[in-house]
Amino acid sequence: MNYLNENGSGSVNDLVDITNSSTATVRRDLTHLESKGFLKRFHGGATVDQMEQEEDYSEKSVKNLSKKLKIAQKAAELIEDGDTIFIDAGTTTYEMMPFIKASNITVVTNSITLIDQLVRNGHNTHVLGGKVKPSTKAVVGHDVIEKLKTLSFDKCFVGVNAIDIHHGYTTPDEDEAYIKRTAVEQARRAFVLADSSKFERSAFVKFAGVEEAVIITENENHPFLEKIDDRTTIIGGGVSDLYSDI
Amino acid sequence: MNYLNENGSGSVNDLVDITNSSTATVRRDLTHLESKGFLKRFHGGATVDQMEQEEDYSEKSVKNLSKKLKIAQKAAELIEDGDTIFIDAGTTTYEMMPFIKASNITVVTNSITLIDQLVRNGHNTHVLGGKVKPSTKAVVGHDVIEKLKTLSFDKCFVGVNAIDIHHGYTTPDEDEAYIKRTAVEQARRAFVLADSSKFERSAFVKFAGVEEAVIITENENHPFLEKIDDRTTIIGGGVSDLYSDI
DNA sequence: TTATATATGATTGACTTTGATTGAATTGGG
DNA sequence: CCCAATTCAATCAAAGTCAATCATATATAA
Repeated sequence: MNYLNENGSGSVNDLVDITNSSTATVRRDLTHLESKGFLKRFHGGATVDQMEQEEDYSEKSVKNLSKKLKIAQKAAELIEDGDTIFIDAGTTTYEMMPFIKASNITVVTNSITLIDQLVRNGHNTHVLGGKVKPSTKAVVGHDVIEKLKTLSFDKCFVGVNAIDIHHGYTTPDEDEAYIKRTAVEQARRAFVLADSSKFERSAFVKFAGVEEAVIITENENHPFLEKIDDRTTIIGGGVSDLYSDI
Repeated sequence: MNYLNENGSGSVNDLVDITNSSTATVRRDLTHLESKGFLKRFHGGATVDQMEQEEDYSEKSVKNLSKKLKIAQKAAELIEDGDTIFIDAGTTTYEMMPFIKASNITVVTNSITLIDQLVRNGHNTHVLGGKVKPSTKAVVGHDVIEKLKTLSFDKCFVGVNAIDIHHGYTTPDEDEAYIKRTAVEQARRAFVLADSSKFERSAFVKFAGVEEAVIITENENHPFLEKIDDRTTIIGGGVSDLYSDI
């Protein structure tokens, strides 16, 4: 990581020389570090994301243990080659970026922040038009909804503020709730990214009922999930296993 | 890509020499990069479709930067309190940002790059929706045009690649030309930002005739301006004086 | 100490990238 | 309008790179 941070990238052979270890070990470590989001592999070597290049390794280690990244990674793994997806504006959805492995995907978003990352990673990116909300740099407004209604997605990924059996998925901002609602409606399969602190709470505006989307969370054993688990709405630890049943 | 971004374009043979690889590999890579939207191929080489031709790297000194800044500053000073304006994607228009002093303005743009600055400076910002072009992070496509047609602006500011009496304002990219054309049509007053190196040249697609917009440039004594000066189309040194006559 | 888990490095066959060659397509000068 | 030169995409074999497997070595825990 020191070498990569200094040079931006390096070949497998470079790293073999530097670390006095075998190609097998280097490859294994690269695979592992990539899964944690520290670097991005390419055929023959690996790079670090230039934007985060400065960031301290240990600092990110701590960050990486966070629930948010786990959830983001699980979400990103659900994206398949050729998918057309909607990604909502939000901090958790933002963390999905480095984990998206699928190719040939089309991504629609209302988040200005996400676009940089999407474009840099070579994804076909579309932005919804409208007023830019200064606080979150999310695009909101009537036009967003109107445009969304003309689109359909294989999957959609939205953040959420609170989940409750009776109130469903809720969020405090009305504009953003409408967008989430419409996105969920237009997607064949909707995913809500939520860490367990969001469970059994509710916010101002409901955008969908609990059964209308799959919850992606970090702790599949949370008591709240038992109440709503009808075998199809939770993705916990083993992502692919559970998802294959859906 | 580094080479193309610095030089605007390059032949396959140039790229073979630079990368120490075969023509087959260069061609393959060009095909791939074009499919991702990072460049545009032509017979014998490729270009990055920049909004405005980047000048020679050696020449791109303080002097030329200040040209751009002078133009940007003049343009920014034309914006008045309460205006609703369109700002085109482009490097010169980007430089306007720090000079915008007016308050209570509404800015519409198709440039993802501009949004950050606009929002940070507290302007009411709207983005046009559509496909994001990777090379320039400009939003393009049919939706952009359709939406533009429903709006009207007090003023619009667009970049240009070349200006010529017969061909008017021209730019190499067709998609972006349509956007500029529509923006100019929808504005009560249109301004084209162009340093004098753009004069008496022409690019592929015309988006307006010389008389349809006011040229903002750094050198009001350039011979080309005499040919087209009908007392209303040039803003040179004393910005406010000339503009007050319009 | 033993047993249990984890990390390493060599080997393998599969996959990817590369560059030379070919014949087709494009270009510009006569 | 044709011809020669150049550029092109397609093909193929060689080189390079990959993940998976296995046996060995090292660390950790009881």
